[in-house]
Amino acid sequence: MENEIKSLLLDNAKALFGEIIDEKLIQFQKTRKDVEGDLTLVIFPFVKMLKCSPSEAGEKIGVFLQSKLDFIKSHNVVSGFLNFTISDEYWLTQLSKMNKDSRHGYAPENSKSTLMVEYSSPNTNKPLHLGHLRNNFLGYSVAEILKANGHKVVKTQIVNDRGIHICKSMLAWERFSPLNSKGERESPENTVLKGDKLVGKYYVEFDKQLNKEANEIIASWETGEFDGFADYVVDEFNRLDSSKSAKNEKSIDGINTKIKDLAKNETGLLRDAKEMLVKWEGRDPQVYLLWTTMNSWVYKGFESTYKAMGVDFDQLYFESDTYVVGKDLIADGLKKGIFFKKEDKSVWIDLSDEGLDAKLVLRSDGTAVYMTQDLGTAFDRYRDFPDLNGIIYTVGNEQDYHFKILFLILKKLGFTWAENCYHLSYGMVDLPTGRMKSREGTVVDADDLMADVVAQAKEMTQERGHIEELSTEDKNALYELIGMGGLKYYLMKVDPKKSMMFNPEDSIELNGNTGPFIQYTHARIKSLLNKAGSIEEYLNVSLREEESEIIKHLTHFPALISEAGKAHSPALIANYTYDLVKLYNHFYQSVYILKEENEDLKNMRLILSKNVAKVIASAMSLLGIKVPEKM
RNA sequence: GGGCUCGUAGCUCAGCUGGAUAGAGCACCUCCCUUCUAAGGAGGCGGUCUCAGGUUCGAAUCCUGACGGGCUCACCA
Repeated sequence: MENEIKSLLLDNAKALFGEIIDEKLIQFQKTRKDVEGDLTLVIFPFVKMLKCSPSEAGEKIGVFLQSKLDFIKSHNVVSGFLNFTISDEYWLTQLSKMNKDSRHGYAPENSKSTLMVEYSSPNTNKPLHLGHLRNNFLGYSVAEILKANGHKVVKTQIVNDRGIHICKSMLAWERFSPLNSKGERESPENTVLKGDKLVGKYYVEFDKQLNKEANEIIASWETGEFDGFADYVVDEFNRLDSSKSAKNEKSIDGINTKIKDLAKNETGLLRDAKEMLVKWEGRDPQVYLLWTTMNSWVYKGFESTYKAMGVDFDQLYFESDTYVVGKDLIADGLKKGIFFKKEDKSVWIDLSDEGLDAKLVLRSDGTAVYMTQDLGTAFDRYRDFPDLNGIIYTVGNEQDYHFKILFLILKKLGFTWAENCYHLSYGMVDLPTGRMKSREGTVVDADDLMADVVAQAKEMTQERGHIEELSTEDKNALYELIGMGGLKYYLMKVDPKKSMMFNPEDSIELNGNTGPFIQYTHARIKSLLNKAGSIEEYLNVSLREEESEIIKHLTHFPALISEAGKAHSPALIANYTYDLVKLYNHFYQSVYILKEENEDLKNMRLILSKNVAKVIASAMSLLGIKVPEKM
């Protein structure tokens, strides 16, 4: 519709305006609610070349277009805006087209390039929390949206399974786990803890013990006891300690932190952890066995969490594999002069011509840093999928700088595909009490939250009592569908780029702009359609405004999917669906559908309802949200 | 301190490639179930779009500055 008007104006620009016009001058917008019409053209851009008032210009263009296009029933001009009213026939044709198209809104499958979407990418020491939920839901949804746009999509993640932090939890478990009557240490089999929770517990335990030991060291230093410590450590302590005098409270805190770090470095515990890392890199059999055992616990625990989330992956990557690839890349780039080596043998890249500092890519002891493995991972992925046309990294915005540099280095290494890498940078999820902090115990656990939300859905659904006839199994499935739908919608209706507030108190809300509200409308339509049985053809109907508004909105669905894909934004899908549901509910309460006596009208309204349900289901599936037949 | 980013109703958020009188939900107040699912609908209350300049026919939207919040600038990940 817009396109037809646009090309007509472009083709006849000479006759209408006396000159060729730029396509950008043709601006459409939604017609205001209080003005008659379905589509509005902004007239201001044409006023100058027509040398007349906006209303005269609008009238001239309006008359011209209406004479050429039969879908324009009438037009009016209000203060510089040309409003068209579109004929019922046009809308009815649109409705019947989409009714025949089971994939309304979707581009043909695999009609576009292959993309990879990375999301989740957990640290194996930390059970998944609320922040990961936003990440997983977003990543999964963006992947689905890109598929709907015709892309072939590979869902992936990079598992953060190596490094000193992993050794910390291994060491803590070996050293601090109590033994049971059979002489076994704690495991998922002999405790009630999920594997990821168990490992996470020992990661925390390591930190606790480390602090304890560091405090003991500081206490001895403070009494002047320095036996067994290197001279530079003692000097550093004395320097820091004496600099405390004559300072304000804040800088004293900073100095104390430095002293703490100094002492931590001197603990036997940390030394042993580092030793373990060296052994791990040397593939020491005993350490390797411990590593694979504890990792398998974590994966099993994560698996059940992913299942509850309803997300999946096509291909996994492990840092324990890709850091080696990264090291090779760096050795190679070093030869080519892209990187440089300092005296201490650490390897860097100079980014000063980009206005940035130099960045470390390999430690002086030759071990890998975060950047090293990310370079390797990207390279690995393009090697595995030669037709890959881009990677979308779903990672929080605290890593904006990291990704800027990662893409820059890949470019400098000569990988042309680096230009197609995109950081889907999303904002933090804050609690009413502020940011989640593990040390303060304010982290909202993913498993707990999901269980909670499903339990609340159960309670609230039972209160309504709409579904007594369902089997227990179906009821449970419904509670999960509603609870998870509410949670997912809550986390995805906000623009991904923005940080958002999560209030656990009303994490599952049923009214207003929520998942269950949308699900409810779907269920209501389904119930209507079931009662109606088969739907007959209809003829000669005229539309109410409520009806043409809905068809107009449904017609926009294909463009919406395209926009959401370009913007990598599930929020656009969520808001669109909410608007659709509001339009439908308004319609539902203003007319009879099943009880309508005019058969043609009744059938048209049923077809309309059916297509609303279809689009709701499609849109929600793009968000990873299921919709019920009954609720 | 440098860089990035955000600031819209009491709260949570839309709107931002410049366009008409800035929109929703929650909360609060009225109404509507002998209508097909009231997890619904209709209405009311609520705004100096942080502030100050600028660009122009027109600015919540673009530019500059100030103020306030967040992130980041590790041989951490």
